[in-house]
Amino acid sequence: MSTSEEKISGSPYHHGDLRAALVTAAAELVTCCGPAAVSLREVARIVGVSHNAPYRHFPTRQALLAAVAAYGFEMLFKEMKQSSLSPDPAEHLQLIGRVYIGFALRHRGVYQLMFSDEIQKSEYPELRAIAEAGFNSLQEHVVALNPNLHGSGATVTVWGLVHGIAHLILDNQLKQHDENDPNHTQLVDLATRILTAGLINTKSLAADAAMPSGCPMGADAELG
Amino acid sequence: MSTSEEKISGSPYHHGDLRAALVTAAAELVTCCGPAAVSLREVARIVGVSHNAPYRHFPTRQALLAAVAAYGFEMLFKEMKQSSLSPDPAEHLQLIGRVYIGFALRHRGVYQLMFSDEIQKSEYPELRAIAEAGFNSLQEHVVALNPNLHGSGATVTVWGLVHGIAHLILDNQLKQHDENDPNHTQLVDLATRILTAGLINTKSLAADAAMPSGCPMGADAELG
DNA sequence: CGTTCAAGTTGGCAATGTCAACATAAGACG
DNA sequence: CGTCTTATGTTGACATTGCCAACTTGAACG
Repeated sequence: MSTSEEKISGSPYHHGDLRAALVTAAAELVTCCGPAAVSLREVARIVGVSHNAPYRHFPTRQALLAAVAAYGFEMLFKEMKQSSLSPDPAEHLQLIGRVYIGFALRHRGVYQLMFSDEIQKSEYPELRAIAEAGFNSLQEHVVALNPNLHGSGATVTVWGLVHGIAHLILDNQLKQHDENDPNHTQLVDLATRILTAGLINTKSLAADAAMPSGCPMGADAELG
Repeated sequence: MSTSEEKISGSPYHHGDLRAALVTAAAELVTCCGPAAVSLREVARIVGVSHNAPYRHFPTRQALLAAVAAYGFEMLFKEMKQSSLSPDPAEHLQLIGRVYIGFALRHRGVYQLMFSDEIQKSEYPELRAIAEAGFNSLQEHVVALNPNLHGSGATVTVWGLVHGIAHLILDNQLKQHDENDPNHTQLVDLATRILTAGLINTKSLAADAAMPSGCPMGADAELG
């Protein structure tokens, strides 16, 4: 009923679902102006509550951003799953790459936030869990392409590639491509072809075999 | 003579080489505490000048960070050049990958800054120029591996891969790897092997041929 | 009806980026 | 040698921010 966008009027207390409204407003702010533009006070202003209301739902600014990032991860992985149409593993990986880059381009700010150093992911287990699920899903497709690559190293390689390209694109680091290939589909197709060719032609490698299988993400690092 | 670290004493005006001192102090701060910890006032405090002195040398905080990033790019490319030892192109690319990741690990904060969204690279042409040189250097090695890949797409792929992996590592996104492979050399070796296998086995592709050769980076985007 | 307590409110603090106005010292010019 | 200019620092101020503390409200429950 309520727009969840602004407090219509009602009583000044008990907003209704302030938490969701904050996340939504923050997500829009991130989308339009980037992660740096998100301040708790501005978000509160947009939603129409006092500058300290958000603290009832998020202990810190970073926690709000983490919620937005989690929302972004969910969107991304949902899109990736919905693209699971092709029976050919190589083609499938290419599709996933396109979806990944497409998401990064369409949700530029949110994507930047998801991998921004403004969020210490180790402190937000929900983030870790979501990313873990995505990683495992990706690993299935890698193994489908080449059963020898059952270690996590190959999957990290795939993820690293699309992630790195997405980052370079969003950083405006690639200029001439923008002109000839605005959606970067040609670039992504080339990259995924190169990679799948490499994956197929790679026998079980010591380096990969030495890695534990399963998702390597997230657990608290306890480096000495 | 002066430590370039702090103002020894002398007259309260005319520091000597404040600009360099600011960059140095900022770089150390970035190295130890991350890009977010760098405030102009803190840097000024470290150097021993008033909170507004930096504005005589940098019009904005971002400009100071850009200078630190430029310093970082120079270091990185210098390391990459110094590692140009192997005559075998594939081995060479592997070396470059190791150097790249090694740099990211050793200069974590600076590396994060170099690709942080806190710096709008399009506004700092010096950054563009330095990155351009590095890209071109990398492209030479890619072409040496497979002359068919003379377009920029393959080079972007290589860069994207190492960059993406570096990013994932620095984000603490890879956990179990940290234990078995603290320097991530095994991971990098596997990734570069997969990639070089793909590069070698990739004939001239329409997608790559369609790309203009030369560096695609940096020029101001004038998207409609 | 009275209590409790989550959910919002006002007020305040220290820190930051940046603007404006002022001060100084080092070198140019008479 | 004396003055003037100006690059370089300085002090002061303002709006904004994250976050803490103390107060208020109103809905749910006995």
